[in-house]
Amino acid sequence: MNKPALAWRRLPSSPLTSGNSDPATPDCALTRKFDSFVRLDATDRDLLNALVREPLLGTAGQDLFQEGEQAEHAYALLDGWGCRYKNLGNGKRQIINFLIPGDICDVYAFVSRKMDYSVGLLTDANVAVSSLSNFWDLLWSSPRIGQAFFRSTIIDEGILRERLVSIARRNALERLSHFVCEMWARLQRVGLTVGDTAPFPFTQEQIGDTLGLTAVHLNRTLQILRTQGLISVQNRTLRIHDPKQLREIGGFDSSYLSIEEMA
Amino acid sequence: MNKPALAWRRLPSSPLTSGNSDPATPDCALTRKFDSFVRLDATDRDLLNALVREPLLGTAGQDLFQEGEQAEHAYALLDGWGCRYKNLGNGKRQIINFLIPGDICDVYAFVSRKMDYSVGLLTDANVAVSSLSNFWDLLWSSPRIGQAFFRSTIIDEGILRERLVSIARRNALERLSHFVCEMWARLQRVGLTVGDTAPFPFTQEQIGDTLGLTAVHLNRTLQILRTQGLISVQNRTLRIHDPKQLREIGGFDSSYLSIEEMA
DNA sequence: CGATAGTTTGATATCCTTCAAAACCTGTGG
DNA sequence: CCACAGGTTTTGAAGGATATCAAACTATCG
Repeated sequence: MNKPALAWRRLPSSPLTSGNSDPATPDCALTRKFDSFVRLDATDRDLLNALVREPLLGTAGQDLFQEGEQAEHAYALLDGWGCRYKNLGNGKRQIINFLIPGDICDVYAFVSRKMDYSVGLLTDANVAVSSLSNFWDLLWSSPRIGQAFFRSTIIDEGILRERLVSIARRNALERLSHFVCEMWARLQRVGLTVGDTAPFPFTQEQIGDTLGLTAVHLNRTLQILRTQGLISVQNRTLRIHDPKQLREIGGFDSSYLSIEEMA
Repeated sequence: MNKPALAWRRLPSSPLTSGNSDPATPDCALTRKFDSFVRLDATDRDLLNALVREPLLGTAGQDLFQEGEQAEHAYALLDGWGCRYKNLGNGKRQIINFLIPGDICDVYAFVSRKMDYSVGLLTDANVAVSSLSNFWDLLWSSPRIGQAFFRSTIIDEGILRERLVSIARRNALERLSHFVCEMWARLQRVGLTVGDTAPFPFTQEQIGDTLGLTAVHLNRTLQILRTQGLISVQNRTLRIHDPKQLREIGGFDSSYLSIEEMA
């Protein structure tokens, strides 16, 4: 999570947009996510998809920015995975949240400019980059886009609260179950689930770092879910065999992720 | 934290504003807090202070609203203390964050309307209440007020992140130390610290519920800080004897609370 | 095919919880 | 002013969940 610096190559052409079936209008993950919050019209989609035109290719292990830096750009993941994280003095690390395709990396930047966390890439990734002011303009270019953005930040905060509850009050098995349910729901929103499978590129250490558990203990806990026949993980792909029981164990209630339609 | 319903009495006159020395312009806690983010002018202050005119008096143990409810009002604490919290199925409770004078209770409401947490009062409290739309208008009535509001929500999110790190990665002693430092810094911002003392109306169980610890274990941990001569608590008042060592133990770095001036 | 990162297993230590009871406050009514 | 009730703090003893340390095993990729 700390390669030397941001040495990005510009993609020459046709960025990979993943998980979308319609070849005529290949919405990027950000567009898909926003659209799931607020029905967008064609103009909105074009405005958002324009972000994709010149994505930068980041590589696994690279940081988009680090704690303490001044924010200068807005980043959104188009494909690929990342995480917000903090390093503690004693060498420990806490992952605040994973970032999946469609996620915006640094809302915080819009006000503070000085980041209190880092964002790193877990995989190679296409990243939409734009100046803060351009992104700001985009948000105000349409009321629907602005609303969708606002909702996505609100949901991020809800995810944070729910994670806090998980870590503070649930044991390892409950935590992990809840986490799997949450990732599933988030991936579904951007159309990345296929049947009962979903991409799952995390190492066990990374999952441990988000759930406040040791990699060792996470491993043992994962084995329980596997031997109980609830999930399986192969080839960086998650398969959920018994979603109902998984939700039950984790005490998962998806309402914090999917905001009701506004009155 | 679950009294029957909101049965509020309207205060007939002159609400208590606490902690302010200037009798000519008695800024409410919200005004003081916003002013600490963005220097306000006289008009801004008047607009904010106008919220105080008809505060409602809530009583300790009362909920302002509960998880699952539709938000209809914006609430701000003028004096008195509260907390955001969630109840888990198994009877456990997690306090997301304490609310101190000047804090706004439900930013979330502005977008979602359906709350994913409850807000309860720890003490009797004067609460500014306003319709969502009026509050929204207030926020846009001056760029400084809007900016200050935005900053306060950003800081709230930073507090949440930092609490997550605390609970996930710090042991009881570190957690508690960090918590004390944080409360101190927040109270200082609204002018509620006096010398090396600050109000501290929490029960040990409530502190445990925010730090993910048992009341019993919190008690023992508190004793360590006391016998080491770092802090003392008497009469719902906290006294800090050795702030430096406290910060050291808790790994406390205040930068997440005090956003840099914008460029 | 060897190097490196990730996963799995085992044994032991520690921090925190749980349960239970006593001591201590604080406010209230007689 | 005292006695009493309810909530809060304190103490003790024992159990459990997770961490820590260390090593073997397994994938993956140049």
